[in-house]
This record gives sequence, structure tokens and C-alpha cells, in this order.
Amino acid sequence: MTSYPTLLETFKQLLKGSGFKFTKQRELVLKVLYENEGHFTPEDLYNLIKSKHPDINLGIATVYRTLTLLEESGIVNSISFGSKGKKYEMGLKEHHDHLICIECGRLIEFQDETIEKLQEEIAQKFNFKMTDHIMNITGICEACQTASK
Amino acid sequence: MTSYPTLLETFKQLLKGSGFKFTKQRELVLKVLYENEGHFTPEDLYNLIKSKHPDINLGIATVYRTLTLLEESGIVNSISFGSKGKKYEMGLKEHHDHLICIECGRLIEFQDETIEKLQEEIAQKFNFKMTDHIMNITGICEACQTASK
DNA sequence: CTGACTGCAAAATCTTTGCAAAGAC
DNA sequence: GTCTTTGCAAAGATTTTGCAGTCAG
Repeated sequence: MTSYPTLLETFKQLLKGSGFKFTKQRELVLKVLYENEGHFTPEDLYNLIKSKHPDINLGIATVYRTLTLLEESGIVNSISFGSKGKKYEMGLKEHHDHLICIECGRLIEFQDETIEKLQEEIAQKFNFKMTDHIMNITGICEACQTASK
Repeated sequence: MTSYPTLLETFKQLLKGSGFKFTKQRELVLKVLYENEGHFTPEDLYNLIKSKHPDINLGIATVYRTLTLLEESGIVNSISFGSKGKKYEMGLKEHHDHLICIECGRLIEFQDETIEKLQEEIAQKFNFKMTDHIMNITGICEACQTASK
């Protein structure tokens, strides 16, 4: 797992390389994502940052803009919830996929080497230049199955 | 592949079973999805139905309501495009996954037996009652790769 | 300094909802 | 007849954009 300073450096390099600037707001979005394990909506992040750093000025628009930037750079990943928006997570650990509970919204991560390999093969087969891949299994988690009995 | 009359019958049964009513609008959403191969946004479907059946009254809200119904019944599937909404397709053929071009939005379908099996195993491993599973590979399709050269 | 970035509020999207009229059974 | 469904328009929710002031390099 990449350490925060290293990650920060990577981010700065990326910004510099594209002629973008390093700002307090951008750093905070990255930091909060790094320090908090989990999946967050843009609003979650906005509130988190506001509560942990009441001193700084921050608009929700900046959170959206920064997340887009981070996602394009491959630093964070997003997962879509239909009309319920997106959630974001740090994308530097090994690639993994998600089990999503349709009852409680819980997210469980898993990874499977074989699936990863198959995805690459498929992309190749269609002459597709793969930039990302996601697999979501939706269903009802153990807890919710028990609860509804 | 299920024939349309059979499909329609299934739909009627489902409605009756839940105390819902069979209406012209609901039938048309199903029919247009059945007759047109591909993936559609609610608005696409609304326009398609309006143009093919100018006589009938139809509101976009009904299309949304019907699609939700059809998806819950497992008759259609949806695929999410982040903040760009959802697309729907008939869900009765064999399960398949998607390659999504981030340049032109093109959707390519594929299926892979091994992946299907692995997904089931994973769900089982987490005591997850799987209701659906999707795998999307995003990237740049062959045509767009060529175009940008 | 200069051009990128920010917050704000307004706008744009996409989707859902309340309600009176219409329709299915 | 009764209860669901519909269309419409208004409301919601989420995300994006325009702009003038601010800040990084």
C-alpha cells in the first residue's frame, strides 16, 4: 500500500505534468479519501472535509471537480448507483470488485485473479483499449437475509 | 429466445400476480424494447414510442415507472452511465456483459461462461443471495482508436 | 504577473412525485 | 364502482457551469 507522502507526491507530479496547480482543496480531498477507508459520495466527502477542517473554504463544486480529476488520473475509482449518484474510493490498492447489497447498500470488496485475467483477454479480443473494468454483483447480503426472516 | 406473445403473457401474469394492471402504455414499453435490438435511455424509449405510435398518450414519467417495474421483474436489465443516467435492454437472452467505449458511448456485448461461473462462486463464498451481476469493461473501441490517430 | 482555481449561485440533467382525470377489471 | 394508472407539471436530487475574486507558481 502506498504511503500518503508518496501518494501526495504522485498527485503533485500529475498536476504539474498537466499544467494544473496544487491547492489546499485538492490536497484535502485526496487526504480524506486516503485516511478514511470506504466508499463516499461527493457530498459525504464534502461534509467530512468541512467537519475535519472547518477553517478551510470549500465548495461542493470543487469536490466534484477534484474527484473527476482524481478519477481521470486513476488515483480514485468510482462506482455508480443508478440515479442515486456515485461513490468514490481510493484506487491504489490492488484491483477489486464489489458485492452490493440492494437492501442496505452495503459494499463488500473481493478480488479474483482469474476474473482479472479474463477481462484482459476479452478486451484484447475486441481490440478494445481497456482503461478500466468493474464487476458488481448485486444481491442481498447475509445480514439482510437473516433480518428478513 | 422467447417469442413476443410468450413474453407478453409472462408480463401479464406478473402484473396480475402483484395486483397491477395491464395497460397500453406498459405494453408499448415492453414491445418497443423487444422489437428494437439495443440499449436505450428512458428518453430514447419515450421518443421511439411516440414516433411509432403517435396516437397514444404517453408521459415520460410512465416510461420511468414502467422500466422500474420491468427491471424489478427481471424482464429488462439496466446499465448505469454515472451521472449520465441509465440505459435499458431486454433481459431475456442469455446473460452477457458489456464493453463501453468512453469516447463514443458505443456498447459491445460479450459473454463468457467462465466469468459467469466465477461470479456465482464468489456470491456463495460471501453468503450473498445474488440477484444480478454486471461486468463492464470501459475503454476505447477500435474505431475510436483509429480515429484519433 | 498570469493563468488556473475557487466558491457561489444559477443552470442543467435526470428522475420522482402529487394530483385530478381516465382506464382496467 | 373501485382502485390502479396516467399525464402533466412541479419538485427533487445530483452534477455542471459562468463568473468575478483569489491564489499558486
